[in-house]
Amino acid sequence: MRDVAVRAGVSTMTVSRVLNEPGKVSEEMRERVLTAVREIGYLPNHLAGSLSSNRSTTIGLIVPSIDNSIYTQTIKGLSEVLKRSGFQLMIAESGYDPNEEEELITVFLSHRVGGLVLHSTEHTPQAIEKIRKSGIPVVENGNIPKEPLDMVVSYSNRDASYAMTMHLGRLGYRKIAFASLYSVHNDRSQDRLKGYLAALKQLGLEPDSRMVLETGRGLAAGAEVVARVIQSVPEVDALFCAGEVLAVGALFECQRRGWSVPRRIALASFDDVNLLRHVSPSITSLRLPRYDIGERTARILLSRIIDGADHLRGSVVDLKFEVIQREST
Amino acid sequence: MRDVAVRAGVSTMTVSRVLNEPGKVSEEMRERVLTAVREIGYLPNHLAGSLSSNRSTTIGLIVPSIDNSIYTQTIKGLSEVLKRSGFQLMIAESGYDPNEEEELITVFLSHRVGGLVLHSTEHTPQAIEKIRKSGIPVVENGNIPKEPLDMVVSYSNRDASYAMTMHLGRLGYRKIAFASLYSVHNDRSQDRLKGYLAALKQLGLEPDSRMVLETGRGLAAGAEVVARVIQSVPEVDALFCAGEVLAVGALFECQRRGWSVPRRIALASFDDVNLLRHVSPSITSLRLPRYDIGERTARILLSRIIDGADHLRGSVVDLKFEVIQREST
DNA sequence: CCCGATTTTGATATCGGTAACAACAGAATT
DNA sequence: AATTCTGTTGTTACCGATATCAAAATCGGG
Repeated sequence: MRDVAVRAGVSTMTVSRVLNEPGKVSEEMRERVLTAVREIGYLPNHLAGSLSSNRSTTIGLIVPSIDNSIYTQTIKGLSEVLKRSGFQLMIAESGYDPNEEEELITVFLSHRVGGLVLHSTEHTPQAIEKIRKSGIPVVENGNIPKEPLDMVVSYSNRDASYAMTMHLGRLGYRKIAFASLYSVHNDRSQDRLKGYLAALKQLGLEPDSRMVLETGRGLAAGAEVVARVIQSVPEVDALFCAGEVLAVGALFECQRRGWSVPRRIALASFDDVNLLRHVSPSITSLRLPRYDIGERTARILLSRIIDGADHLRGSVVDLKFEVIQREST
Repeated sequence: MRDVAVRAGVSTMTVSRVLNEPGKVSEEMRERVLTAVREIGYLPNHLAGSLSSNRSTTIGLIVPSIDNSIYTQTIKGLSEVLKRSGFQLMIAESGYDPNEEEELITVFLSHRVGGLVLHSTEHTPQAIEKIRKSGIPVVENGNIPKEPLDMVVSYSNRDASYAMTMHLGRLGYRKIAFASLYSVHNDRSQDRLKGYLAALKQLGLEPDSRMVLETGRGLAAGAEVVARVIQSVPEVDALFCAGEVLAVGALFECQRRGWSVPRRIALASFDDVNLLRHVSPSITSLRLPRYDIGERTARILLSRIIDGADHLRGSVVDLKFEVIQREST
């Protein structure tokens, strides 16, 4: 920058102004500086800028695993909005482990990110403490927690699960099984289960522990769930999978066994990925606002950071979801 | 840091040493400093550190689109290795556009990233110029270009495509169609086409432009490709889709039409995602080392950055792929 | 017990910018 | 014409760390 200043015959301050607040500089200076910048091929050092101004244009994002199509939509929403304002995304994976998450939060804080986006809503006490102390704005994304850290942009896993279960009930299914990922350390799974149970109650159906299944990730897990539930409750007439991979795995298993879906058993899924629309039968599912979550998250963070919109502190945005009825129910 | 130094009754230099080169500090000082750090809850300012040491622990990654399962595997490989060395990943999407890529490269350079990972192997002249000038190590990932920017960790799209086409030929298929994404501005697609054509020649088969199709992204595009090729060349007996989404879309379309795969038409795919193993019939595909690419890329970058391994400059790592024979051929 | 070698610690400049305020010029006000 | 205001540019200090080299402490050998 010094070089540019010398070449343009001005002070570094003027150069800095041309680059950041062009309005405050006279036409002539602006031109001189800009040509000097071009001639030298000068690239501002963003580190120095952030350090000196105590402002950062990077946002830290922690997802359980990048390797999951549902996060990528949110990431896309985030990154598209952030990019427009010249913000950058730092992404890390916690591997579904709160301790790992804490570690990453520490790293991000020491990088002095301007804001933090967390998919998980379960954090270690130390992580919470550090975030509080840092004072930077945070958005939680994966669920609507009872005690938000700061801001929340999400849909309600409980409500969504409730809605789908009610949908199945209204269609006349009476033996509705529910499959989810392991719910320990995963309040998303827990809330989905709660929604399911609440709906059963509303429908006047008896909950049956044999029809509440937990399993791991992957298509094979979906297949396994089908096998398990049929084994213990042969009269089951619907299976609600709280995860699109499970649902597809379940469908494939049904096809393998030659069962008609939905005649022998109906299938419903969480999270409306493209695939569900194209398998046959197409699978009834919940359209969740994955992309919108990213977009809104970015917007609300930027408001806080750029405009200092302190009234947004602690705000909770509950985005809508939708039940998509298809051939599988 | 000043606070920590005062509290421990030492200079800031000693604090810095305790944190970065503990070996060079006496036992006593180390303890005093560490307790002070703990008591104050001090978090080093990484920006300041990078600025002053002129070393950076962030790596910039540019992918065409995050929203694509094949990149996420590579990202996972990258991030896992980098994390172990305390490096961070900055990720951005170029949207398959070289100009956008150039823009992002500029941003990353001004963030003074320690290294750059580019999926695309096509860049604007200005982008190349800027990277050269910056002197930071770069790895290209998506293909093995004729003129690498610096280092390359990839598999050969041409070779992989050749191998699969030969495989189909050896199985006895004679009317092998080839479908890929639009190849303008996409040398991966171009190379895949070259491999296909080279294999046809080797097999003594006539290339037929009606059996070389280009299309967009998505399952629907796969379906459309099937319709198109059958229409113009009814006697086609195999379809090689250079993309797993296309292949799955094609399979679904065949199922919808009630065609037996592989009897009516055989299907083969690029990129062995999990789904291909679980559909029925399972789809023959190419297992590409997506995760390994990320891992190796990270390793080679770290060698350059940390160990200053200059002999690695310009090295090209050609990772192996594998043809996975399944039911669809 | 002293001296040079080695290790440990500290003082200072610096990395590349921006904040805050001072200085100055020309325009507007009276 | 003197005074105040407004807008533009420059000066200086500082952001929070590390590099560099000097100073002090420790050590071993003669």
